[in-house]
Amino acid sequence: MGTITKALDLLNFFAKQKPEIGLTEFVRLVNRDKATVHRHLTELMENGFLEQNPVTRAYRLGPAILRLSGVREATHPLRSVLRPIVEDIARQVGELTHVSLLQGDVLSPALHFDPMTHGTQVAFDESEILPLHATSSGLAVLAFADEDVTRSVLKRPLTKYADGTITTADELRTVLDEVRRTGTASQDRTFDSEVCSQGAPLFGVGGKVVGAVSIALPAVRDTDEKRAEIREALRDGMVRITQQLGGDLPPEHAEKWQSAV
Amino acid sequence: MGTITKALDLLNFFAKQKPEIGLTEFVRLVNRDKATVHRHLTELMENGFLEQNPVTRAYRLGPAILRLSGVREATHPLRSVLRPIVEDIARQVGELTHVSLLQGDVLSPALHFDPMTHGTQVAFDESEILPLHATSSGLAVLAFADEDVTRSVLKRPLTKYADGTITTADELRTVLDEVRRTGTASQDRTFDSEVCSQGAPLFGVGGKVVGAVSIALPAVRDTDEKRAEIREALRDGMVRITQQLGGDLPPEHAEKWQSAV
DNA sequence: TGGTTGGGTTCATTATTCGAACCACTGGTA
DNA sequence: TACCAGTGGTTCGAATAATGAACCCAACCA
Repeated sequence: MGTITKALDLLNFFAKQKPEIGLTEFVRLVNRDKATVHRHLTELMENGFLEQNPVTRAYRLGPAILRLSGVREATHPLRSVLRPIVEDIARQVGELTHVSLLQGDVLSPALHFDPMTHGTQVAFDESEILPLHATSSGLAVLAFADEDVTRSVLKRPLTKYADGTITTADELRTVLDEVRRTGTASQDRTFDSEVCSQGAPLFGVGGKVVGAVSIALPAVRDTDEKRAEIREALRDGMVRITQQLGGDLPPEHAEKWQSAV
Repeated sequence: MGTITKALDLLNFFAKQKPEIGLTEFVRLVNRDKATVHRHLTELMENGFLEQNPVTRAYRLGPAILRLSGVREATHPLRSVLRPIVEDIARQVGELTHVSLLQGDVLSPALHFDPMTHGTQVAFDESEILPLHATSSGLAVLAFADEDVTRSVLKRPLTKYADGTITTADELRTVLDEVRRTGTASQDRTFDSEVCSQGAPLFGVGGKVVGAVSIALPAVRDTDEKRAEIREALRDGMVRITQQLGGDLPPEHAEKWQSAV
């Protein structure tokens, strides 16, 4: 793990629930020496990626990020391209739909939309990083990703988030085979104890997985008919999004989803 | 210059006009060894801060930035706080108004608004980094910043952007004294050969400069009356923004701006 | 065929990062 | 008052990780 990765990794600990993190807390979180963490934090700060709360001395994300996201969206408007499709899917099935992108061996949410058609909703935090082994999005990605992504996921212990979380390598391989067979991943309480979800992979140029589109709903609403309906919506949606991204379905798997269009 | 800074510095070269940059071009831009640059680029890529155009192999900003800017704006909504004030100032004087933040020894635009009340406008690129010595924003910041910021600006040559650009240390010091005296910086064709601007500093907690608010207009509209009007608007605006940011005017300078309120 | 320009890699050298121990401050409390 | 536990931050020799000259390969082109 290079110095750059170590430093950038620190930024991943920020989320909406955790907008400020102090030095000591960081040390606990990343399990590195205090001096090291402090140097990384100050260097990130000098570059505007962090700033320091002058009274608590805790660190928070800095203004440099604003400029960069401006450039990114202006020149490569991923979100505005995805938004109409995601909203369409969400309204069609009446449940929360989100797109996440593969970043190393982890998923980073890019966009979500909740049509708010029911009394209860899934709480989705667009700023929280998602593990590959415990979410339907993650499994959809993993099933069609390079073997080395799976290897790097298996290198670390498979954290148990809820009753249904897959925690052994064997179990994971079985599930991934199933996902490859059907083209979509279906998960029941693997990340949150009250949430079910289904996900489908998204492909970029050359048929490489770049992320996943996924629909999540409270477990109480998860009936067989609904599940089938969601699967159809996902198959349709993943093809549309992949096309919009300028990606290609990998030829050896294409028929799984194209049959649905 | 640490490794982290070297890597993050690469991100600063992206702008709306330059959304993709290849390895060789980067090497020319930063004047570092190709192997080094390549390692930095790949490490940034592994962390989602960059992605590679699969056909040209050029690099562009990656999706990690989206998530971070989401967290930042959700938990620390700088832009939404600034927007109404900036729009108000812009409409009041009828000219483009922008807020930029100090990042190391450079300014990063945070927000701009053009009321579009005239036939000609200043082209403002919210994704372009601004030098401290050649913009009214920069001079406003420099005049009230720590001495070491000025030192680090003087360490590098003062690039000439237009006829009016300050290019010598002596000249710079004279101008900064003037800015300190009046509380606002006024510049005539220092960054662009057709643009005049005025800027005022913004202060954070403890009276530290955090950035500047500035108004820019085509040189042809820059009359004495307009200039006075803009100066008043800036004095008023800088106090409002500083208050909104939870900042304090430095006591030894406060009367310059408070008299205007 | 040879020249150019692009991206990417190798490996010995050397400069940079690392981390144990340390300091300084604050607030609680015995 | 003295002591402790908890912050954030710093120092400096040892060890690791970053560096860059030289190299490879492919595409383009004359």
